Amino acid sequence: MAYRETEKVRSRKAKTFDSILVTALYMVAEHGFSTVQMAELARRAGVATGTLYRYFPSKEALCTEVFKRATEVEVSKVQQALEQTVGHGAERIAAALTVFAERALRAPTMAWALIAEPVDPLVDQARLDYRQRYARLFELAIHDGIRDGSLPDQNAQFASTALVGCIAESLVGPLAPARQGDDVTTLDSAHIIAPILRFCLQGLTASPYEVHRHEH
Amino acid sequence: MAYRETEKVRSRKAKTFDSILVTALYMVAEHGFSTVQMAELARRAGVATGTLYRYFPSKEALCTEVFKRATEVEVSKVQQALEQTVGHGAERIAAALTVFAERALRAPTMAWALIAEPVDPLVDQARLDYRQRYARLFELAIHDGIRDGSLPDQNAQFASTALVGCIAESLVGPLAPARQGDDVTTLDSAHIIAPILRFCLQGLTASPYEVHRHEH
Amino acid sequence: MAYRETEKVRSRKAKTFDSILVTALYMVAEHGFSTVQMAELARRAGVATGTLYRYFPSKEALCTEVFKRATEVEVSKVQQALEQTVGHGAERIAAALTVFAERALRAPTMAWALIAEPVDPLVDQARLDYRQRYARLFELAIHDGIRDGSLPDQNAQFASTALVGCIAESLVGPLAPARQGDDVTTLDSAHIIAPILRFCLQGLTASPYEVHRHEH
Amino acid sequence: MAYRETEKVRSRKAKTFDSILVTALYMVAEHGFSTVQMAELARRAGVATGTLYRYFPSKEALCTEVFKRATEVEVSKVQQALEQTVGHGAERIAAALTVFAERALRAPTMAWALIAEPVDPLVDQARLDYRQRYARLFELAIHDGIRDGSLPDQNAQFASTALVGCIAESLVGPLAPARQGDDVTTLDSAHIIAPILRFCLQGLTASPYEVHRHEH
DNA sequence: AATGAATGAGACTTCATTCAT
DNA sequence: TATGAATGAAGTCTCATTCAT
Repeated sequence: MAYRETEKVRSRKAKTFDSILVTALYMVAEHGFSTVQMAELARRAGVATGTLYRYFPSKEALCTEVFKRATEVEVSKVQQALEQTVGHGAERIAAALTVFAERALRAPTMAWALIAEPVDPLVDQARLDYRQRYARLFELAIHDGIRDGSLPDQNAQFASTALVGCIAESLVGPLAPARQGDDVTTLDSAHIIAPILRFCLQGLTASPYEVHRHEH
Repeated sequence: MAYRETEKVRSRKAKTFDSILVTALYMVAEHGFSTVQMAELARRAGVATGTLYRYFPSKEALCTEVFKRATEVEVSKVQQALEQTVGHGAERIAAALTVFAERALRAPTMAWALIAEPVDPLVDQARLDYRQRYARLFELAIHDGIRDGSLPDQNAQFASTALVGCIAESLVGPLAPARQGDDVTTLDSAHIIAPILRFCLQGLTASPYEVHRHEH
Repeated sequence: MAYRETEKVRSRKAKTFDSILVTALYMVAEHGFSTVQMAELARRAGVATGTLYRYFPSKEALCTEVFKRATEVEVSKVQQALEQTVGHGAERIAAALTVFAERALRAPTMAWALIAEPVDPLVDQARLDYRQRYARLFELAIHDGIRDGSLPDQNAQFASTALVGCIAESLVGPLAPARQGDDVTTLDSAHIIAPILRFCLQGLTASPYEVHRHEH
Repeated sequence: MAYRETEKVRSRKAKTFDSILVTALYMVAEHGFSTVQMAELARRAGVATGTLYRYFPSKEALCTEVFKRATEVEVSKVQQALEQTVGHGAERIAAALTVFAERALRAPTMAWALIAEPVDPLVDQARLDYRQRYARLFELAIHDGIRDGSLPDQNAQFASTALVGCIAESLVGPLAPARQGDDVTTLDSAHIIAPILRFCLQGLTASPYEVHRHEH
């Protein structure tokens, strides 16, 4: 007699929640966050607009959740690459960076949305949080590298942050696109990943004294 | 005297026209077409919103003009690569494809805007037109290749269209990814350009009878 | 040739601005802030909804302006009463309090809107600001009263703040309406203004030592 | 047994009914009818939103019931004043009017909600009905006054209606102030109740020939 | 009978476009 | 011709009401 949230209801709610999130994920993958419209999302997810607001307090919150889901996958791929690659620290870091870059270049719209698209403050905050997540993963690997001798002793926390900034901004950096005065059109480049890798690993391994050596 | 006055006016108008177009170009390069707002564009170009409509009948038309200007540069770069590369037809085509891809990957926001961003129908039509422009350039080069023996005899018109579709969609295809049903997250890849090149050139050179050979 | 904001345009804009503000003022006077709807306001003011947003950044800002205009009138009435009443300080303060209360009771909806209606944060901030305005006016009058001997020596700043709180909350206080547990319906009272005046003036004149005297 | 069960159920239902109504009453007393929201009301009453609709067909009907409960109390207070005041008819009417006005001024939010707040048509209809209730009470007292000589002979039905209109509109009239064209801000007044009383009693006692006397 | 998830009309706000100056 | 104030369709979000459980 009294109402009980049956298993059926719970399951339906979970399904609706996922349906909204997955549909939104596809929309972001198609065109980025800016083209996600609540009415259209509701239509595609097969619910009313009001329903969206039963599951998420705002569009911003919904997009933040989409961002987290998508980024969580990327983080875990990087983590996998770090853990499962056979080799010493430097090699494992190289593999992880490569995985990150390749996945980004393979799905550039999604990557652009996750890394560079202008977004609401809440989503931007999530970006910062995930940068830290990446940094911690790299930090551990750098410590391993120092222990196994593949990397010189260094401040791993600083280095890991630098790595994250380097890989993200290298993919995004060229995105950071054309301020007034630049030549928008004259852009030439070699391959993307190789130089990034080279720069990152050189940054990790070229310890100060090595730099000095080169001054001779 | 009347003529001189007209000259002055004409020059001033050309200047305003260019100012609007260049300012819009920067805005597209920054965030894509979707973030171009007429009021903001007018402000940055130093004119009134009404003035924009003296030079362009609509935002759509203005964006189309911006698209054409930007794409024209890319076309000419490809054309240069085709004309100035030393070597036979296949090599020149490879160089042109590389130039196209490298430039796109170097300025992904602009590339995404030109190739993949959802845009108004008029701009989309311009996209189709430019695909033909690219195709004609490649068509000539394929004919050269056939003549110099670097490419087997084939339908150059068809092949050139295929080339354009291949390079564009290879860069964009993963961009407009994630149709309902795909696995958005499981995307692994090797480098971007190399496999594209391999595929395109194999497509141009692997003539039917060669295919038959492999059947043995 | 070049556009100039003519006197005509400037005048029309001022008219539109005033029309919006005055129309909103009437709507507040009719039903309070909560029933002001932008579409209806635009209709009554004879403009498009978008026009409202050319003159005010938001409904909240518009309501704040309405609040300020209406309250400014009340402040000036109180100021007049303080300045123009013949008599010593205490009498002038009594006159000012009476003017304030009478005007409030004469237009209770407006008074309720200005003093007690739940409103947006920006309007609430304006309320605080105006309380200070009132307090400063009373502060000067209290100083006068001390000088002319009609009031005992006291901290005028504190006293003026107390006065404002007293008069506002006395009119509102009974408004502060019925928390769970109170008897909502059993409310009896004598006249409104007389007891408020008595309390306020007693507060200003009954200095500590007088209080002690009564203890004998 | 079946009967007993029904009794229990009936009692529980009555309790829920009352709980909803009392909770709503508090909400009206806090901020008026416009801020009553069904979801919030359900939460505070400890039931589900759907339950509200088992007891009331609509928000409008619920608010009407709240209105009736609250107004019923006021009517009975006026009735008490009429019945329990010692004195002749005119005095008893004066006492009743005073009670009504004092109670209203003591709880202005509630009074405003009951008398002047813009409400749904159904609630407005209830307002009209209660005006008649008040009028009948006054009508009886007027008859008494005529009998005991404290009031001149007159059409009691007409006079009672006038009384109700007078007291209500005197409190509210300035409330629903400010029609387009009025001076919203220039409102001065003496005490509220005294002049209302004077006007009402003068209306009841100043018979036509008395009016003629003043013409001398 | 009670529950609360779902609905969708309507509120506030933005921005491409028009037009009197 | 250039201007920018004015317009109103379309977007996000709220809340009274419905209905499967």
